[in-house]
Amino acid sequence: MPARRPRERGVTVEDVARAAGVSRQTISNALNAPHRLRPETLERVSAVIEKLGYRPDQSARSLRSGTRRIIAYPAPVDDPANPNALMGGFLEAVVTASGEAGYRILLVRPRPGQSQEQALDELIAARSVDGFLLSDVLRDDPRLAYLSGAGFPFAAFGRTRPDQPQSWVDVDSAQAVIDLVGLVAARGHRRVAFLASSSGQPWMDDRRDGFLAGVRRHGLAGHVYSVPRDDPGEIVTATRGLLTGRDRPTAIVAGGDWLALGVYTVARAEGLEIGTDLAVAAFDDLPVTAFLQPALTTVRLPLHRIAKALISRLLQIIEDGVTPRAGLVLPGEPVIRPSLGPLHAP
Amino acid sequence: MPARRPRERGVTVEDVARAAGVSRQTISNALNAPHRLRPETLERVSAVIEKLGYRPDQSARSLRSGTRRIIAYPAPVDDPANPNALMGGFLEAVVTASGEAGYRILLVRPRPGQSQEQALDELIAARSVDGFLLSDVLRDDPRLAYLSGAGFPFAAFGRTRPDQPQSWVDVDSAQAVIDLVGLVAARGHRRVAFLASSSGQPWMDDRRDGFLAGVRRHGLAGHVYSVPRDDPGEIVTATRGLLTGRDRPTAIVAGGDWLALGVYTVARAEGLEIGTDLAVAAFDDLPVTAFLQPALTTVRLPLHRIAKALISRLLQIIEDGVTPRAGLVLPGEPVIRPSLGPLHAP
DNA sequence: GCACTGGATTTGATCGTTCATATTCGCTCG
DNA sequence: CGAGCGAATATGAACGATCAAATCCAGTGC
Repeated sequence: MPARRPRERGVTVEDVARAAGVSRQTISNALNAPHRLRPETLERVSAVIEKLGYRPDQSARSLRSGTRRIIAYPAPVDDPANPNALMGGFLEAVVTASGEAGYRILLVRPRPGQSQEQALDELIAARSVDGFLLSDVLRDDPRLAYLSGAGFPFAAFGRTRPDQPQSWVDVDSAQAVIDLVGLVAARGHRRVAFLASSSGQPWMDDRRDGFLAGVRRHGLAGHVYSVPRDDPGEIVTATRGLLTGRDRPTAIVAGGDWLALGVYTVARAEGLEIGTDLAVAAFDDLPVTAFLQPALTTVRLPLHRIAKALISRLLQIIEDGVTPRAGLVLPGEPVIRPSLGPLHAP
Repeated sequence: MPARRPRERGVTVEDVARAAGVSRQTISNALNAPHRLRPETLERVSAVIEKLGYRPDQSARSLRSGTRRIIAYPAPVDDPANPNALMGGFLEAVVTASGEAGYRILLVRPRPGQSQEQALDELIAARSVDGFLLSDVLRDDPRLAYLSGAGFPFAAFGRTRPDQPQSWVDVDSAQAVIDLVGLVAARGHRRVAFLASSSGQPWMDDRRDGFLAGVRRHGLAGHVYSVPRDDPGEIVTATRGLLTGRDRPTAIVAGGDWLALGVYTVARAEGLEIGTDLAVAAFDDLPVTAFLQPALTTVRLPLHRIAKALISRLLQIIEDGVTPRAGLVLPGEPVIRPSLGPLHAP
């Protein structure tokens, strides 16, 4: 075996203390509790720290203080046939929000043959992270059960059960879809369909429930169609059935932009003009929909606010030991674009 | 300020050693150098470790051994108007590959007002990570210069300069595009255009150079069109200019699927039938193209092989101190779909 | 002049592991 | 039978910081 690269040792507190003519602890305080130093001392010490380029060793700091300044984010699986729509944008927002708070994001994923709980347990047992950020939270998510049981800090994008810590943030999907149905109703549509994926994701259920509430409220004829799987082929097939059957709906609310892509594809093939023959609305505001003609009415998720709220709640648990007493529901923002057609058309 | 949550201390080597009737070091060896133990001792010790649920504290281990088992990945910025196409798939592959090697991925991003080099320096100085994985590497990328200068381990998706460590992996973009041009030529096209983004990304330059080499080799009339920015509006505008001008090309090779989305949009609006009036080929094989009709001919990147090779090279540097003597070039895989039209058409 | 105060600074111990170096043990061999 | 040896295990000393508690010190009140 080749020789291991010699570890490079850097500047330590001791070095700085000696150079500044003060003690170790004063250096430590200069960085962690500057108010404890007399202004002149602080300035002198800071100058030496700067000059020597001293930066505390994170491992040593962690060992002693018990805090890692790292948050684990279990990466959702990303099936190419059904890519996690929000992965990019949400991760982006999370990295930014945690970075501002001085924490970093550790991406984790169960190893082959390892359960999700085991993966979490490994990090907790090795004291590698201070807390977890979860997304794509399912009803009865085993990760929530595990973390709740272990009493380990976490925050979840998606609701937890009433008996679990209410450190979650979620979008009011139902209300947003009710709004969409209202927009559709205002344009005179009576036969409306909801296109859902049937994978049992709670957010999809919320959106579907919002649809049903919306059609009830507006006295519309509404039906729900489910796609067995979320890959493009299945979506197109299911949509074709929906658009070529009898009593074709004049408006479709899709449970996600990804599903709406299928609607556009089929509508084109069937010679239906979106915005005229068929109104379409969806959910998520994916970047790719910017290429759709006519532009798609959809619901934008406040990803940055969500990420910020999640991080803030998580850090409150980690740093202050305070668990939120209730979840936080943020509104989705409907973005009205031409795919709905003009007001008062048929 | 609320009381800080008391740190939960777990099982330590000492506890295990006492329970097993051996010394600390033997426990350590059982985990890090099992061959040093007599089989029967190993078994006995392992049983105790298992029973007490002992797991070494990562911070303590890092402090002493100098190794963190963490790789930093500077997250590319993800502009919603021009989302990083590969982010999802590549990150996925990287997390998997590093996980298999027992390393985790730390996502990092410069804080506001912080340069990229400073962000790297912060991690190095605090000894938070063992190495860096870079993607979206530019020519004269300042991160490469910095890491090379610091002599810190890294691996890059994208070529480095000759005077820098050759720990890079890249795709043979040029050759793949040459192949695409060959496919186009075989279908009888003579007037061919390359649609590029002009943001100076080296991979785009490689693809453009491949195009130019291809048209030269096949004796075609080839022109390069650049889109000033990669957002959908600009792409559509530029493409419209290309498709409605005089001497409209009969085939377009796009520098990326994202650009090809614009071609589909404009072709539709202009009544051009792809595969008949216009042949289209692109690059990246993004999931979303599965919705395009007719399906898009493109080039698939071997993301898993790339990630695996990058991690393997990086770990060789970190663990064995061996820097690769040459970069690794992997082929892109052309995926032929109907957007090219039939052989010997126009 | 002296005890007292409260902030600033120092001191000693400790976090949990692995490194480097001893020590022990069981055998073989002269 | 004891020296010699290699493998297995044990011991002391870091690693580099922060915690907890002690000490110092200038200023105040009596």
